[in-house]
Amino acid sequence: MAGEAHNQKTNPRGPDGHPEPGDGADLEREPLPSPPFQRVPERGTARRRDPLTREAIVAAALKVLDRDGLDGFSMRRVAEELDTGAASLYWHVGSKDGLLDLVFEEVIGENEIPDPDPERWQEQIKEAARALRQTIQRHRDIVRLSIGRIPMGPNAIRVSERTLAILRAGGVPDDLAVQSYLLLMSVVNGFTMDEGGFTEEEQGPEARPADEVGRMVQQYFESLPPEQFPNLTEVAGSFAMSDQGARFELLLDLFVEGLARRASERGS
Amino acid sequence: MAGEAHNQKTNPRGPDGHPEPGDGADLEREPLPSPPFQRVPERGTARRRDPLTREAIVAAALKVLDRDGLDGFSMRRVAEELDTGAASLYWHVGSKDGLLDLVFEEVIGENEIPDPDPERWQEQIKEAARALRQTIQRHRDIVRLSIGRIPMGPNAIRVSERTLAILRAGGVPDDLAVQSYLLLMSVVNGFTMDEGGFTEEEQGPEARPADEVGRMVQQYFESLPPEQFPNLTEVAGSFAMSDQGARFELLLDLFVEGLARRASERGS
DNA sequence: TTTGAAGTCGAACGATGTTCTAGCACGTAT
DNA sequence: ATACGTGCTAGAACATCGTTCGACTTCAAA
Repeated sequence: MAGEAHNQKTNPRGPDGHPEPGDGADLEREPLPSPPFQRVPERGTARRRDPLTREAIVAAALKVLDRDGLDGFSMRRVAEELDTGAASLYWHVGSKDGLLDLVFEEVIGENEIPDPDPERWQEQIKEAARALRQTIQRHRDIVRLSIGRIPMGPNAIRVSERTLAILRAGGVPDDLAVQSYLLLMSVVNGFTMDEGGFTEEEQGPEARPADEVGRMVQQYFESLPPEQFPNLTEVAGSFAMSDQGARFELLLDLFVEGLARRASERGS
Repeated sequence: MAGEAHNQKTNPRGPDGHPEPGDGADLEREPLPSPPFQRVPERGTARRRDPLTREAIVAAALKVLDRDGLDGFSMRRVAEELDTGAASLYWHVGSKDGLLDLVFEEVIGENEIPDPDPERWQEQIKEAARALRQTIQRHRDIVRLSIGRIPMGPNAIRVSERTLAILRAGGVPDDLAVQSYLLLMSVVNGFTMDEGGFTEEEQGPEARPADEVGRMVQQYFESLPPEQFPNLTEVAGSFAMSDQGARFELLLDLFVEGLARRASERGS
């Protein structure tokens, strides 16, 4: 049989930190022809790796998602990333959708929401929103994951807790705090949804400069018949130089400003 | 991969007006038994139907999407709806993504944006937003379609034109009008994204009463350890009775109110 | 040594998007 | 009338997908 005396295998229980799954994996298998008489399991069935934890699967899945996008995401690719077969994943994650749930939770956990400072609550809400936007943009197609899912994992409720802490510390009444928290999440999600992929210095394989898209939109709108689209043709220039970052700040200003007014009205 | 909106390859000729595609489709085929001697192509290869226009395909696709959702949407199901094979669709639409582009455009066309009345521009913007929300909610999973796509079809730019007309008639400066228009679309999209499916009297096959979900969320938050989640446990009650419609109106109020202030500041 | 649970994975099933290719119906030129 | 090209249909096939099944190995307890 495959005697290959492997090194000591880590304890299958206990989630040890697994910084780099499948990095130093030996690539050579056993090229020797199978013996003619006995059907020996030459490329055997089990136990030949470090034992494939759920965290390692999630990490690999996130890697595949960042690299290939949601359309290129498949269980077989995730398994390939871990040097195993797709069937092996199902013991740990149950389904592709379940795995994507875990990936989503993992990404949400990257958010850093500041500790509440009552004097600066308005700015802190904006900081939280900016952090959320950056997190979403850091990983490809994460917005598409967030649609059907109500985030309820430990990382998600930690974000909820800390965001609500800022709002309540600022004097926002409870029901208004909940409403505006939910609204903030939706609104940031919606904004980043319409931003095309990566915008900052991060660039995918196909560079898509944002201002070039804007220029194409401008040209298209200017080419429309003015008698049928008088407004579009006139404001076409404003479409070209519409800065995403500035628009996001405008959104935050509108949101926080109106929220602060309502909080102070109802507060005292 | 190829996700672009490349539809018609060799458009044969101008799109002839096809008022009602696929409405009164006759269902009967040819139930008579095949003659015994000659091998007649009874259900042969071609030419036996009303000739399968692109509009009919889009209508059938929308029907399938409403019924089965985006996950249940497949070219074979659309073809089945038209009593044909999946391969036949590709002559007209190019790809599944291209077909979904057309469906999205079709749905956008359902929006009714009012004619501009300068005295009521703020209320009219809200009306446009409400119409958009209703349109999105009327069709299942339409939000998920809107993600990668920049709507640029004739119906989409008609909506843009009419919305911009309202804003500019109200005295909003051009660049601010463009910014707030883009923002409005994102924000409404984002809001409806987080609403679970159908909310109004419209109910899918699986009734999902919204307040029951809220009650479950409340119970879950109340069960959390208070020393770790002091805010979540305290405001849990506010989660239960969070009305979607009221929250949407709050969003519109925040948006339009801040917009009007900026318009009047910069206006004169 | 025996037993049972935990975990792995090749093989296979059904469904998917898309392409290939053979074929039909019909208008036009010969 | 015959031939032909073109617009259009549709069966078959290919590669890939999510998921299941069952045989298998390993490990710890009995």
